[in-house]
Amino acid sequence: MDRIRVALVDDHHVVRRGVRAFLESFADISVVGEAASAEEAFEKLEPWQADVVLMDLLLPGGMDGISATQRLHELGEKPRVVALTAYMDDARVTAALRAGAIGYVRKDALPEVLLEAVRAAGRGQLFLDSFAAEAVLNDSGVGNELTPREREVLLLVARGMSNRQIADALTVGDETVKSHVTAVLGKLGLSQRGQVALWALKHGWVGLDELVE
Amino acid sequence: MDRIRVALVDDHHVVRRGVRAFLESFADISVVGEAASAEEAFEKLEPWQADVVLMDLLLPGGMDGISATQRLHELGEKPRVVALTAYMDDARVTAALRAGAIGYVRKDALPEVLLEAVRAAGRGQLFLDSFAAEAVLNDSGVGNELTPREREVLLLVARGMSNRQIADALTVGDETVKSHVTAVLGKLGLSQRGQVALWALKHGWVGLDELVE
DNA sequence: CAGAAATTCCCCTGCGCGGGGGATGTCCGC
DNA sequence: GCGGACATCCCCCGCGCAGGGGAATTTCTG
Repeated sequence: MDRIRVALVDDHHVVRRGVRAFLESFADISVVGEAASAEEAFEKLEPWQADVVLMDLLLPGGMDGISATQRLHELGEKPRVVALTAYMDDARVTAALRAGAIGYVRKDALPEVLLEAVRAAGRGQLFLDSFAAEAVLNDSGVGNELTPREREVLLLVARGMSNRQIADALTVGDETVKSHVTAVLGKLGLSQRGQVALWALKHGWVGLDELVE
Repeated sequence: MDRIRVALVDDHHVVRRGVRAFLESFADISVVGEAASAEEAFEKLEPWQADVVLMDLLLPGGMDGISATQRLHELGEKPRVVALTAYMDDARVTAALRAGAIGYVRKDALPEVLLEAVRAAGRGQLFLDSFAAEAVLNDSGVGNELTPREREVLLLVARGMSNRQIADALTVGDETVKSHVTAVLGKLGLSQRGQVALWALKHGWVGLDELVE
């Protein structure tokens, strides 16, 4: 049987080299390439001919790991995506799976779990580590009950804009914005707009870089 | 010459295993232990007899990497600490160095840079990657012009507490808290208390876990 | 078509908070 | 001792915003 061709997408060079060293110590796995960003991954996709892409969801640059997973999934059967991420939050797990990831492993999982996930992905089988599996159960689709307009408002609120500023940005009345904000706070179970930024951060709606400066 | 005894402290098991695999491929380095938290590291400190501790600054649990570095440094000459962290922000670099770290490497640096940092630390020499060196220059000591009391207030504001709640927590009047908050906002160049949480997060004063839930 | 959902706008109330003053007492260092 | 930093508390003003109503419009869906 041919070896599983794995490509690594992670912005941390040290982590890539480390994971490569780990995975290549197994005879049935071959690491065929690395990329530090989603954009770089798509450039190198052709020569890789990878069976499995090990994708960090927290990526710098324009495209995050979820979007990249989505696009890879739309390309067809291969490569299959295994999400590898530091932080575990229920929403991100389900988001990754919705985007077409076939596996999900935390960076603090046992390395053997990662190995198993890669092998499962090579066989086309779903694999979630225990935390991810639990997350799927826990996740009540947080944020998904928001309407499109409410999501827009959410992002602007998270950026620290006032109702008036949001109203101008969306060219609607500030009373309208107030309605949306109230709806968002209610659906998210928050009581102050200041918490919205942290909520958005924790649930992967925005990155820290987008919020500060 | 004896091999450099290195211990790894990082909450991501996959990363630990990977870095271990990478470092152990060099004959002059021996990885003598691993820990997933600062607390675990101090428990295992004795048997390790490590020359160098490779420390992730972003650690779960009660003690973060900065505090752990500080305590290790107070123990004496060894082990020396090399900080290894994902995010680069000027304040965190200088905080780590003030705490006694002898090296600083980003996870997205070339693995060879990490190798060089470990070897330099083994010789007792300072080593910063290019980004860290730049950070030292850039850092104007952000947040250091705050008084102790203002720092206390800062942390509570970041946690989303109201002036009244903070006043109760510190057993002072709410007018007093208002004065401190105003001072903090002024010194930090912010205009809304909601931005304080993000500022604190970005500059390493608190972790995301401490802020949400 | 009928109903639901989404979006828009409006009224009112009360509190939190940012910005502007200032005052008092303590402690430390020059 | 005298200045300066720090911490504490006080007053005023005005805006922003959460929470409570309601209502009109369009758009989607059954």
